[in-house]
Amino acid sequence: MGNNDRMERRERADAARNRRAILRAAEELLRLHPPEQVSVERVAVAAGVGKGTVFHRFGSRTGLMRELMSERAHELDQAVAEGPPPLGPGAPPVERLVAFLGAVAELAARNGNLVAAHEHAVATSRSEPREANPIYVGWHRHVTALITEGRPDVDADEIAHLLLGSLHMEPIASRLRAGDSARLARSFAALAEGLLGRPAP
Amino acid sequence: MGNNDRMERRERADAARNRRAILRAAEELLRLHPPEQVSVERVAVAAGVGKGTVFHRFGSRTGLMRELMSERAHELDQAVAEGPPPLGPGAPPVERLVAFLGAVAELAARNGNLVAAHEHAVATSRSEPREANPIYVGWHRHVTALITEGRPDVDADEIAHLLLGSLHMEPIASRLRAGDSARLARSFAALAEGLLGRPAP
DNA sequence: CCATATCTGAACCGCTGGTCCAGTTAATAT
DNA sequence: ATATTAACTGGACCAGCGGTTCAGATATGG
Repeated sequence: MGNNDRMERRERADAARNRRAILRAAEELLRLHPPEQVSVERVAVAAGVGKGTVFHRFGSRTGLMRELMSERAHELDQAVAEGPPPLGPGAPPVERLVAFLGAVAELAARNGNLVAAHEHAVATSRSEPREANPIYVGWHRHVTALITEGRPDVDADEIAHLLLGSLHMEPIASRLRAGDSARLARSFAALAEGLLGRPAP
Repeated sequence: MGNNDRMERRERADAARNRRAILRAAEELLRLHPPEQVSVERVAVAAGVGKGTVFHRFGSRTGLMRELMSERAHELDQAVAEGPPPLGPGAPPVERLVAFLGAVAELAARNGNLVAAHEHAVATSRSEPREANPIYVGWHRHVTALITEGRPDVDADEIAHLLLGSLHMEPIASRLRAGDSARLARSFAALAEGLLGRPAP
């Protein structure tokens, strides 16, 4: 299954190989250097391709970083949609919210500079107007829904932005980079439980 | 009082005039354009001085933005330290926290792109290592103290970063720029009251 | 009115994200 | 096999950035 009727328009083999090489190179460089030192040029050199190829494939520096983030976020999205509680459906909203925020913190911690790099890419982009990051949009929608479910009287949309925004705060991000996601997770839990009410003891 | 014994080393008259012109020009440009379009060069042209002068006076783009922020934040700092409650000392921690966060939101709203511009300056700075913004440090210390006072059992330091981080979130910041600080203030209040407990009815 | 330390600003630097396009190459039809 | 063709490639190129430099202008103290 999954065979296209019109098998045309597939990605060419060399293009696919180069795309993987570029993503791997970017990954590696971000693991070793802060985002502002990882220029598109350096990624291209490390991947063994020309700079034009990177832009042809990903459109912009921002596009590259977004692709990298999507790769990492996919697993979490699936666990939320169809996995077991409390991350997946079935648990009360407070518990799902605490579990989800904890998972996001852990994901951010495991991926070091990536979140900061995407941020940096958006901040320095020269040509893109104001593109919303689809991963962030998905996370925000999920958090908003859980808050609304538990506390219909508050501004869930705004509070969801507020909570998720902590990933972009430098003091918190640097702790995440050092591998400590537990501290952020605990604070998420304190706020979520204060807002939605502690789950029945 | 306040007169220096050695009145030497005063700022030269033309230098002072130019400094004011630069700050005013930056202010004006930030009111009309997003931060990434307000380059140091453009500020210099608008102020009628050379680019070198701007750097001589403020050290870097980041230094310029920090100076601008300090100007605006000074008034709030004073109200917190010695003004009437609930902003100043005397009220219970919850009320002081809600009042302070509301004031910060309003300040951010009134100053449009400034917060984002400072953020942008730090993100794109080429020469500065990692300088902490003294205004932010002060705000963070205040929020941390208030949280600790009301809830000694939580990680006040982390939660303070989390709350203040919302100012850097693009979706929230754009609403602030449009003048709506009330929405953020209400969400701050919901979280603060959830955390510290609603003030006695 | 002079001496001089400070201030000024245009030219300059290295580097960035992004564009361009002539030439190469993989996939398909014959 | 070979021809056809559309997609891919990559290095030269660009405008713009933050930041540095330093010879000349200028305010100020004596």
